[in-house]
Amino acid sequence: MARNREFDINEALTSAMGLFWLNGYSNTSIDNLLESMDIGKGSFYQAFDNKRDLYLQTLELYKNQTRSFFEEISSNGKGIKRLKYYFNSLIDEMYKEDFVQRGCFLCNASIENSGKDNEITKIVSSGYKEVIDKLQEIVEESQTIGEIRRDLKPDDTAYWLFCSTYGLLMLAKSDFKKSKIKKIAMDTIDILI
Amino acid sequence: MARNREFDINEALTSAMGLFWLNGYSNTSIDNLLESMDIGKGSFYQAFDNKRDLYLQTLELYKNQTRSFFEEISSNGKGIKRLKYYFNSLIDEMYKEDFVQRGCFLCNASIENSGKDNEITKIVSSGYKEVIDKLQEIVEESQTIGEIRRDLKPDDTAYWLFCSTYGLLMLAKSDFKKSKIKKIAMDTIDILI
DNA sequence: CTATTATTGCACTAATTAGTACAGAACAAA
DNA sequence: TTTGTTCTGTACTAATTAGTGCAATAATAG
Repeated sequence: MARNREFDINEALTSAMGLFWLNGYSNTSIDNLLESMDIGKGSFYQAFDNKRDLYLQTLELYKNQTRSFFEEISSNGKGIKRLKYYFNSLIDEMYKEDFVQRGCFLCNASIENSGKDNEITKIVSSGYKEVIDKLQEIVEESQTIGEIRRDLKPDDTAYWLFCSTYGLLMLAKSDFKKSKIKKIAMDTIDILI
Repeated sequence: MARNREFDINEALTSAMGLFWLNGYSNTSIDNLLESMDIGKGSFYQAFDNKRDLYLQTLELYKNQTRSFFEEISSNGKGIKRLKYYFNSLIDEMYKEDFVQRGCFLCNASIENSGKDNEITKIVSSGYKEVIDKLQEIVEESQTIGEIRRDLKPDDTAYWLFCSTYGLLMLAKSDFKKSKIKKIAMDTIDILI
């Protein structure tokens, strides 16, 4: 029939996500995006409705990556070991070269949005909920094999672990040393034993 | 000598802080500020160097308000009671009409800035440190009167409480019920006893 | 009341913003 | 090769951005 798209849309989405993640929505201009995605304006508006549409798609991409992360976790030990792996690899990720001070894309989106765009609010809170559910699974499993105190309610504990995680992310964004962050994370886990 | 300034600079700063806090730096235009501060452009640039200068001043104002908040806390019970008062009033504040979904101004600034402006990074992390120090004081005091386990190290515990606080703030920004947030906060404190 | 001087509001600029229009190139199927 | 369609780059628009320049205004000190 006709000509095919010259660029890989997934690659383009990934680099767009990188920019939005680092700089936020408002501080990422279409021109910035075009340069990083390495495409022209025509191609851009051919492939995406508008800037906001692209943003929503990158948020979904991030959620998919988070799901993959939890799948990876599932194949790395059980119980407390899994929980430690969760915190450790999350913190390692955060202090990687390119990812320094990016924090969590969902948090960033939530804060920049501050409740104005209902669709974004929904995407973010459902993303949070997925993480909390995964944490709850880990807590329940840990209790089954006797590694976490039975008197702790799994759902409350999951929420509480979630809060700790995102507090750590917050600190990591602000100059605090990786070793300190890891120490706090391990203290957090110890409390559950 | 000559004419005096017609508007109250502290009032103007306060309303500017409100805007920056709610919408962030980039999403607050000079025009938005002028309207909310109820002054003209001339007066604005007479009183402040530029937009960024005003922003830095509002961040300092926020830090001062946080200091006042901790002073208020000091006169409300001791030990665990004080800690509970801290979490409760923080959460109450967050769910107040105008403050819904604003979160913590320092967090917001940190995330929007994402390490690009060194002065902002410094202002934020020193603000965090002040809060952590205050929390450490409360922990130490609680241990002295035997309300918090002696085996917990005060500084680690303070960092850990800080993380919990900011994780809660994160959740509160994203649709989660006040009662749920309060429950998690109280669980957090119970763990220390 | 006058002279002085800072404050104020408005018109302006230059840069950047998101998004559109469209011509011409490129490709797939016949 | 021809036809039909889609892709791509460029030139454009209208709106908004931060910040400046300046004339008119208003208040204070003497």
